[in-house]
Amino acid sequence: MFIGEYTHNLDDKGRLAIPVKFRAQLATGAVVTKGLDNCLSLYTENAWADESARLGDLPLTQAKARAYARFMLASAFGVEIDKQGRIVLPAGLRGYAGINGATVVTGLGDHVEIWNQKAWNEYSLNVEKDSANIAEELGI
Amino acid sequence: MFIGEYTHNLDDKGRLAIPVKFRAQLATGAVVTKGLDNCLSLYTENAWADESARLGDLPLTQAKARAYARFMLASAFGVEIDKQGRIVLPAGLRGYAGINGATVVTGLGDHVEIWNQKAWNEYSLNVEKDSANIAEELGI
DNA sequence: GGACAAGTGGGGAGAAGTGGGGACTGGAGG
DNA sequence: CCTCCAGTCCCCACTTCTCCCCACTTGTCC
Repeated sequence: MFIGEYTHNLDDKGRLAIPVKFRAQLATGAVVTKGLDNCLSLYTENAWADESARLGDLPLTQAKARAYARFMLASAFGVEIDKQGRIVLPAGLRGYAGINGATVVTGLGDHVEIWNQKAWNEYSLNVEKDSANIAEELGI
Repeated sequence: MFIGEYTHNLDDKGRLAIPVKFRAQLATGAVVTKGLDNCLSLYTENAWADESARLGDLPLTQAKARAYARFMLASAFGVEIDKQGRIVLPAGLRGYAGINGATVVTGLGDHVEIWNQKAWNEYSLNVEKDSANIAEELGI
């Protein structure tokens, strides 16, 4: 269970420190991939196995299924936590999410999201202002 | 499981470096053939056996099945990885996919795809813009 | 205030990417 | 039958990048 919000610096070598509370769950291996709203998603080995199994069942003879599988699989990278508790973010994914310098790492239950700090601040401000309405619309 | 996206140069001799993470799985032999959307597909020995079995099951009395089987089978070439981790792409396949210079190698679960970098960028940009819609349509 | 854990930065060894030289093979031409 | 040429394959060398390790700084807890 991943919860909480942490800010860390991405250093010049593209390395990002993982919050201590997340490390144990990611120690056996993790997969980082593109997420929605221009962030990155970080999955545990198990969560990724579920995700990729669903992708494996898609009929690749259909153009849309092909497109989606390519989007998800091509942007996925296996990463490992080094002795300092960091992972290396591939350059392509850094570009996609506009990540450099201040970076926000948030827990989202079964996976972790990685955001450019500025983008996260804007996004969460909007959600904050609107959270009551959103909750009502969702009926929860 | 092939995942990730890598950019390598095709050199003047038609050789293409295979990403390190893919090599072990392809070391025992690989088959490269034409793929859909003007890319090339690279299969492991096992994945190719499955793929060609599926093609073999097609009803060859139907013109479209015949055409598809010919398309896939006639363009297939066995390739081997040299000591530097590269394969040689046959000239005909290079022409089909318009591959020269910057080349993108992507993992797609059970096989690998090889794209002209420009074509890949255009394709993935379109998919990215549309990924939320596609995901919804696919119902996943 | 001190000790320890966590975050951050950088140097160096080794691996990976890339390009090119040279040997071998097969075929065409003299 | 020999020679020359083109294509392919193998090996070597250089450059770049990645990974691992060490060290310093910052913050927290006792």
